[in-house]
This record gives sequence, C-alpha cells and structure tokens, in this order.
Amino acid sequence: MEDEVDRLVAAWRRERPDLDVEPLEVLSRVSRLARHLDRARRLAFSEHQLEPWEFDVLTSLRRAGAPYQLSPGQLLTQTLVTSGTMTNRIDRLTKKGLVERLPDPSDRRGVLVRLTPEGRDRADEALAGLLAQERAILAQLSRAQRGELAALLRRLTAPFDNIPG
Amino acid sequence: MEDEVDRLVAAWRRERPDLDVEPLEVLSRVSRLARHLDRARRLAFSEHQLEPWEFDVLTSLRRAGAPYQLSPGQLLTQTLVTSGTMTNRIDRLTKKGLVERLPDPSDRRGVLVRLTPEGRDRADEALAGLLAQERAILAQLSRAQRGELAALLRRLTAPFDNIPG
DNA sequence: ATCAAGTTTCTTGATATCGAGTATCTCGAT
DNA sequence: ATCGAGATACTCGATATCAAGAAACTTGAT
Repeated sequence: MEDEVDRLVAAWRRERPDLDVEPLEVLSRVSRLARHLDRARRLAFSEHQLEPWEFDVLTSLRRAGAPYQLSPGQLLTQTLVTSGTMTNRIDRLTKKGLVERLPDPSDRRGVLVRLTPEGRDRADEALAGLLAQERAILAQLSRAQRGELAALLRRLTAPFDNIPG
Repeated sequence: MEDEVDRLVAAWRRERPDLDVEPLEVLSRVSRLARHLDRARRLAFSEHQLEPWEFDVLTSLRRAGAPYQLSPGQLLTQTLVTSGTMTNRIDRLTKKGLVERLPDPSDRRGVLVRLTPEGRDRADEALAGLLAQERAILAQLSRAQRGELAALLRRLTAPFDNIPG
C-alpha cells in the first residue's frame, strides 16, 4: 500500500529530478511515524489521566528498579529533552504527588528523583495500555519482520545513543 | 552495537518479567530516532536561518510544483500539526516574506498559501543540506538494507496515512 | 428559497519546550 | 590548601504547540 512518503518522494522526483531523494524514503517515514505514534499515545494515555511526557519520566524511574530513583541528568539521556525542560517536568510531577525530590547524599550538587507509590502504580497501568496499543499497530508485520525492523533501526540509533550525541 | 532501547528493554524484562515488551524494540526506536533527527535537523537548518517547522511548510509548497500553492488544509495532512498551529505558522512565514496568503477563487471560505520567490530559494538550499546530512546518517546501512527498512516502515505508516488517522 | 449539516480556517487561552545564562559543587593538579 | 575546569541542576524569557470552540462559507435536500 502507498503512503504519504511515496507521494512526497514522487513529487520531489518530478520537481527536482536533479536530486537524489532516496534518504527520505527511510527518514521521512521515521519522522512521520513518530508523530502518528505521539498522537496515538496521547489518546491512549488520556484514559489514565497521563500526558506522554509524564509517562516518559515515570516509566524511566519505574524500570530503574527499587528504590525507583534517578538523577535529573540520567533522566535527560533517557527522555532526550533539555535540562530546563526536565526541571520543569519534575516540578509538575512533584506537585501531582507522583515523584519527590531528594538530595543526593554523595554529591551536594545533585538531586535524586524518586517515584512515589502512586507514581509507580500509574506507570504500571499506563504501560500495559501502551503495549496493547503498540501490538495492534505492529500487527501489520510478522514476528520475523519486526525483528528485522528492530535490527535495522538499531544500526541508526546506536551512533546517536553511544557517541556524545 | 547496543543502543539505549536495548538497555531499556533489558530493564523492563528485569522489572516486569510478566510483560511482553517486544513492541518497544520497534516503536521506542522509532520515537527516539525521530527525536535525534529533530535535533540534527535543527542544527543543519540553523546554517540557513531556518527552523524545522519552517522547512516543513516551505518544502511542502515547493514540491507541489508551480505555482507553489496549497490550502492550509492540505498543509495539515503533510505536516501533521493542528489547524491552529498551521494558522500561526502561515502568519509567521508571511511576516518573514517567505509565503503569502491568497483568497481561493473557487471557495470563499478557503485560502491558498503561495511560496514567494525567496521562500522557494530558501527551501531549495535547505533541502540540499538536509539530504547530505541524512545520507551520512544512513551510511550505516547498505543500499539494500535501506530499501528493506523503507518497505517495512511503509507497512506501519500506510494505515495512518490512508485511513482517517 | 431556505435550512441543516458539514467544511474550512481562524481565534483564544493554557501549557510545554527550548536556549542561554547562573549558582553551586566536585575533583584533580599543583 | 587552593585554584580552575568541568559537572549539575535551576531560572527566566521567548516561542511553539495543542484543544476547543467560533465564524464564514458550501452543499444537498426539501
């Protein structure tokens, strides 16, 4: 089946036959799919009164394991936002009672963000819902195809995740 | 090579061995890669004094072909933003002299957004830069792998792009 | 002709994000 | 001991986004 990127690439080949737009076949699809996923996630989380950004922070803490705490800096590398954004997110989650801020005992510059019991429950509930939704989206592919797709994507993400990025 | 999603999935398997988190292998990589690409694009465009959102609108008009005009509604489906956002974007691009608003002759509710000559030049310059950057990112994959990756992604984007979405 | 339903774009208010700069602290070298 | 470079989280102002609803218009049915 055709998608919007097929149309986009065809249009460029018509308008700019001098350019090789092959890269768009992959990377425009990645960007557009991510936006579609954002919308779908927003909808799925609204049942749990959670915003996508709240989910991202809470689950980062959740999968760190007991006692469910990370530094703001560690949260940055997981969520790919700036430090100003993370400060703001922690403030708002604290006000909602889903996380709390603790001083880092080993570094007085540092702070530890800890999940509250309610925050943990909310994260667990929302995760189950998200996985169900994502499974439905991925039903377009066989198990083997999903594995292949994951492996190909890893080759593109790894350089960003490992080098300073 | 390992990436952040490998670590994320391993953490979930440790913390929630009862859940099947396989969907994350694909979709978390898509979301994270898109964020990395956003950052990279922002950097690449700053040489041309363009923001990513400006590029998206200008190139949508550019590849529509002469006379380089589309309705705000058509721009919505290409850029996946809300109508309020698009109104605001058109306002700002108009102020910068890169697009202009014309009344739609066949529908008095409607508006046509047209690229100015300067807008067209800016779009063309920035596109060349973007393609160079994307080619570098995709050098991790062979030509055949890129084709495979594009085909697999198409299966996921097509339902969003064709059904109402 | 008129009306109801649907469309197209715009307005508005709340909110989230970024970037740049700042204050505090750590740590290794001297 | 002290200094300077680097790390860490935060502040602040500017800006972009979204959601919901309003305004203007079209279209098809009566």
